[in-house]
Amino acid sequence: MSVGERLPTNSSMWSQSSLLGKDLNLHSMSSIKNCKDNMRRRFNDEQIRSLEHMFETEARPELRTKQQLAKSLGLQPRQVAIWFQNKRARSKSKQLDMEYRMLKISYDNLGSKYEMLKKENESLLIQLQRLRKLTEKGGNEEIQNEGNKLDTEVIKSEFIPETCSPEFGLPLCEDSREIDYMGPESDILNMAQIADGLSEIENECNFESRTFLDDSDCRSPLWEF
DNA sequence: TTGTGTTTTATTGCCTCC
DNA sequence: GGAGGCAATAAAACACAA
Repeated sequence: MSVGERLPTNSSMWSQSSLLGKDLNLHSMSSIKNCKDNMRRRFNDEQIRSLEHMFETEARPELRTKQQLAKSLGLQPRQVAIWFQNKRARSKSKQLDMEYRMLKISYDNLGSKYEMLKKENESLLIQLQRLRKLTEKGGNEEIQNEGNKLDTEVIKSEFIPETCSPEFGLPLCEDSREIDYMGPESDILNMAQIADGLSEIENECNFESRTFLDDSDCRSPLWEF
């Protein structure tokens, strides 16, 4: 039997149990203890459908509405009030669960984005070092050749346009293609600026991600989810 | 059939609002 | 001070694997 399928509720049980809560005051518990153990029945599909439908339009219905609904479903007003209370609790916990999932997905995405940027930064730094060495040795022709070679390497590498974002202080890749070409030396300058920027970002990211992970510490119940 | 985990209904205690 | 909301919890009903 699936969750949706319920055994039919014996409604006469409830009509017999009219002593259960004459009003909606959930705390007036006279005579409840005497019969609570043999009175509990799950609501039938029709009752659940109506309650769900009402909940969709109004999660906190007024007293009169609950009373009318109870009458039409053959339930005690108190049962309807309790059902709405429990439903709100379930709904809230579902909502929290969903929010957690969304946050986790976006955190994971951010993590992989950071790893990509980190790798890209490393490769750019290596290239920068090579170029610096070459400029120390001098030789415009050599720089020119190396510059062309590096252009090709950068294109070949795992450089993904979306990873270059202004939010990280980087020019968008398409824009960078439009920058006036100032010769190999300006290329080196640009790359140096980019690399320096990325190093700063890396330092910040290392710090932030560390503190984030430290806070969560992987022992939080949320992480065991 | 039975043990175990999950869902649903109900209770209790505390809090806030009027 | 009463009414009603919420969080925590109990307990019945149910699902399901072994």
